[in-house]
Amino acid sequence: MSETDAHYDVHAVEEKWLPVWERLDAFRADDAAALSGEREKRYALTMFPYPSGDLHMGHAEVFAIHDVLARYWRFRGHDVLNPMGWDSFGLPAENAAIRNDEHPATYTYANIETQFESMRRYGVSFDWSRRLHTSDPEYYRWTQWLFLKFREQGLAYRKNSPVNWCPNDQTVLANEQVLADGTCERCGAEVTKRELTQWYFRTTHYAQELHDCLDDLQDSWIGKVVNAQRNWIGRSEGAHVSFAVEGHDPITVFTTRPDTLWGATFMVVAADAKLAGELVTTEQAQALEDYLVEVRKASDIDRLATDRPKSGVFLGTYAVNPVNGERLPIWASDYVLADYGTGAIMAVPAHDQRDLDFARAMDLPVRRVVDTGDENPEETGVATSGNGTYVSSGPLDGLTDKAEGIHRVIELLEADGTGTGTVNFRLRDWLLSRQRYWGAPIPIIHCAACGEVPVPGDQLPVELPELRGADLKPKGTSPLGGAREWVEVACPSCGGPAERDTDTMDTFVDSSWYFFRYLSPNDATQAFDPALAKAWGPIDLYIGGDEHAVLHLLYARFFTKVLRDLGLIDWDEPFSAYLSQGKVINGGRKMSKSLGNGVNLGEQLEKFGVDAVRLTLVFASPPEDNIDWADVSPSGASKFLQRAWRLAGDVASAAGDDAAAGDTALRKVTHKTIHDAAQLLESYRFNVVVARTMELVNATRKAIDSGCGAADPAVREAAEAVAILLSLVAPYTAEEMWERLGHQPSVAQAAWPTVDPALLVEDSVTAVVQIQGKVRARLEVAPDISEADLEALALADPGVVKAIDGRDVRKVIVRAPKLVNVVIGG
RNA sequence: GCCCCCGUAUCCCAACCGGUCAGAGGAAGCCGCCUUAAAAGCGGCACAGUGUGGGUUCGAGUCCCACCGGGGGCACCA
Repeated sequence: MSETDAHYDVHAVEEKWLPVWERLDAFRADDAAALSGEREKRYALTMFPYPSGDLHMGHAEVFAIHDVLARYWRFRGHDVLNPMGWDSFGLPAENAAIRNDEHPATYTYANIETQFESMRRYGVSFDWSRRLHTSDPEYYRWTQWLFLKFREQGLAYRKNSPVNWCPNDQTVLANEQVLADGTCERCGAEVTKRELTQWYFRTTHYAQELHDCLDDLQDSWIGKVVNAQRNWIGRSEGAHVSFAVEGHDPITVFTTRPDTLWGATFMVVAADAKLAGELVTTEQAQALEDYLVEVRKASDIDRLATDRPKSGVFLGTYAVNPVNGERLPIWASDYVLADYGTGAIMAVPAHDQRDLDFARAMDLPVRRVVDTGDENPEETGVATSGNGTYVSSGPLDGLTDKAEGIHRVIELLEADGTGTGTVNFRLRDWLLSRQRYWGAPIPIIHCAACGEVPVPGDQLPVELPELRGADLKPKGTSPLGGAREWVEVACPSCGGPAERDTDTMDTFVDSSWYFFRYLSPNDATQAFDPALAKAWGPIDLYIGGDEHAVLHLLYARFFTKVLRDLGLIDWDEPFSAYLSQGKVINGGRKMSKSLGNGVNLGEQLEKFGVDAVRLTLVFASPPEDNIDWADVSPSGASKFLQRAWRLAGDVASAAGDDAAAGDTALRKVTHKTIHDAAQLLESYRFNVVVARTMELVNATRKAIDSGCGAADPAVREAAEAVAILLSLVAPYTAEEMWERLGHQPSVAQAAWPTVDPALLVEDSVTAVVQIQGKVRARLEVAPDISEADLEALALADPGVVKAIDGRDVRKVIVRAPKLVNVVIGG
């Protein structure tokens, strides 16, 4: 090998192949084939980026992983839809526009171009003819159209309610956008509450289905995401029980333990619920008022502490226990939440820790009705909630099974009309309006005479007015309100003076349906073509980050169900499989400016080239694991790529030579590798595919240097297989190899090699003979040896005979052709 | 507190339905060959008994239980 032959120039190779791929247009999805069903379709999707600056390591990882499968599917002859676009509405652009006295579009579209160039160079096999941006009027026209469709169905509505308010971003937030520690998902500021009239999507209408369908996704979605959604939806089974109240309408409570009804000794309503004010007696009104002042002073952070002492106030009113007619005092407390269940509970202190804490603080009675064998809660202060024998519980007495107890009580309550079995959800409706500029305007006109009037379809899109710089400054209400000539319109219904809704939609609305728009991104007549949705949907694999486990993924599932019920699609779930990619970290820590441990993608690409970076990211670990950049070796990846490339140069047989005449040992490695790679790819074990490709490179190198030699056609076969496998991860190197091997571009258009089953069969396998589980002998046997033959052979082996040493053979376990285990008597 | 996931060589990771006294691949390390030398390349060496303790089984990294450690979700949700 000559000196000049030892390396190739990665950047020159990148320059060389990009125009070739574009000319070949090899990654365009074929709608006609999908519609006719002549080829099996595959829809590959990766979460589209927000255009903030250039791409970073995280993008590089997810695109690399994603592209492996998209390319593999194409090799297998599938019709592959692999689109990309930008989630281009959102606050960073708006904030930048305020700082620089610009229009958000300037920043947004400049970044999109930067990211597009980077993606292009990164060599991902996207179908760029379907590129979209959610901030284009042609896109958000249909976001608005969908909003109106939802509203027609009663799934979008406005209500006044306490809402989450981000004081930094100066806008409301959905529950999903407030983190567990009470901070804003986007900016980290501490979220406060405000009472406002806002638009909502009725996600709760689909709570049951969103929950139930998770069972079907259990195996094909990564487990933690399913778990997170299940917890977020928070389904709990129980009963609504109605309690008569002296001098008032009855109140209904939700309980998961109706079987402990006989142990109820008081009632509690949420102090801040309207109900508390209605139930309080005039004598107690002042006490409640004082308590409410107290409660409102407590910050959200205080509320999050679960161990703070219970507080509350007696309302002076009594309810009646429907099962035994007992009088129960009604209290108000902040440990009961106004917006969960009915905002009121029956308190069973013996069997609920919170109720017990309250009872002890307020000196209320505790009555045990389930004897679990534990100490009496009244004395220990520890409530019991397990199975036990019911006592003092009328018809339940003597029963020992909780499920049965619950079931019986519900029957009883239903029989006399005081309660019903029911299911309650933690999930709330999705608050979708935002008081910021750079989003899709809500297409509603408010008219004094007609109320809320939808903007007529032929007037969509409602385009954003031209605002820039200081006009966009957040002031607690939408900046759109400042554009008076935009706001003031004639009512579409009566023609009188009216005003546009000035809020914009949460950008999660835009991203809840973008994968439908990819189907017909240029369709000016509809959001998407239902025929294409039927042909292409659902998405075969979706890849994205864990941070969207209950945000985007839940919203997209909700949208899908609504679109199905609108008759636009015929499938229930958008993402048949979901894989979350880990993060790229550095030195055990998240990359950040303050730590100074950031790794710049552009610099890595400059230094090692696209292929080496992609290979490093795919090879580092299973896709869902984090990658610590300090643990991986892009230079090692470069070396491997050069090694593989040299293989192609060393091949000395001619293209088209019959591999069947080649070295069988190497051919077996090649065919086994291809066979295994397919299985590994199907189960997303991409790092192992790379390892197996490395193995094949090693085997081929050995064959050239000290085996069958470079002229053996088996070497060509192996090198071609390497090129094809490598093209999944390192497309540039693979093209170079393919060309060196004397083929026309592009390797992306090559066929997946056909595996010869005969080459997968071993001539002989090693069978081990164990005595008491310890290996005592190895036998070379035919792979199709029968169990009886193998047993006979094993027992005849001199070593085995010696090891048995005349002891009783109690049992012989035979797993032909690999193993015999002899169990001998003591 | 409830729910989910994960603990394999110095490090990143393999190990199909439980089955060859755990090893495919890589990184770092050490030693050779090549070289005037270095890099690159080639070849080789070494390194754990699978977090801990029980159990099931002829046989456990793999299944079950408990505990420890790490990560994540939910959480005064009735």
